[in-house]
Amino acid sequence: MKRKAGKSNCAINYSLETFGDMWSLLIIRDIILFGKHTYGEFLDSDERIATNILASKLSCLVSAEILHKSSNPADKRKDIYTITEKGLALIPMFFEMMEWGVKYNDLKTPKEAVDFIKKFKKNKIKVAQEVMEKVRAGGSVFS
Amino acid sequence: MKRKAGKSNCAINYSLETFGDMWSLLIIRDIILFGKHTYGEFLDSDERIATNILASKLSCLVSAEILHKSSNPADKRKDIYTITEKGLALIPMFFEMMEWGVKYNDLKTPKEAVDFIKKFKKNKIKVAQEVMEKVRAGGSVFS
DNA sequence: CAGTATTGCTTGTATTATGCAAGTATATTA
DNA sequence: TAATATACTTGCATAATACAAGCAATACTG
Repeated sequence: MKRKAGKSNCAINYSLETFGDMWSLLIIRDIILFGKHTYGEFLDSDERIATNILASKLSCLVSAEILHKSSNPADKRKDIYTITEKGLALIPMFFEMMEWGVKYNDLKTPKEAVDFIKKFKKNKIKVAQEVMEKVRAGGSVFS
Repeated sequence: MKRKAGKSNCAINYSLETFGDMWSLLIIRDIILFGKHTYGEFLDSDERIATNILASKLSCLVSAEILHKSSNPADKRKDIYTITEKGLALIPMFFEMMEWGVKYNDLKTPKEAVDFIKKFKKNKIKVAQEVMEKVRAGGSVFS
């Protein structure tokens, strides 16, 4: 899709222009659910993103200030990608998307994800805030 | 993006493979927010979707059972697209996406959308259910 | 009821994005 | 210091999207 931003002033359109493609959201998933934060970890997902696409998407997400890139003193090859507050603000939407996916993809979805969504549904605001805290502190949903 | 489904069993991946592209969600927006339901109405949005892409996306959404297509006795040219229960179940996610977009696109977003999201934030479950009812009954958020 | 306009597409072609394989630069380890 | 690991980039094939034009069916108009 032609990504020249500014097709309209619609809030949905803005969201879609910012993160509305498959790979961006899968990268965000890897951070929120699995606590990944290096290029190599993102590359190693079930969906098998191509190396050039990953580099391109990471760069876009950093430009959009959804991710932040910082160097890693312990290993200068492995730069660290962390999620910003703007990125963390996606969590409620992200879990709603997950809830929908679980509902209509029920049989195939891993049990841990189904269980997490059950918990989410009981108190969405609380669970979302807890996860935000956890991710801010360097953790993730499944870790 | 190569749309051959089944890259993984992840619920997020399933969601993205089903509706995770710009145009699908803008069509869903047009139905939920503006009560559009014909090809010509979808074509007439600010974002200017191409005719072939619109036809293709409508067909995908019908296949995915998010939309339902029915003929219109009053004008046999204008078939009617309505949203299914599976599509209506996207509403909570949709409003969360809108909330995020409003937050970070604040100045540009139309006032009516900003106001609606304010209302949504006060009681998300209630507003989502009310809108579902309204859309089921043939209405929309801004109508 | 014949001609014209409207509507919902399809088709053809150009452009852009994605996918894949290979290569490269820098940092770390043995 | 040689080998390995990591994070990319590059080149090329394929797929998706964009744009313009055309077409068939239906509806409206004189």
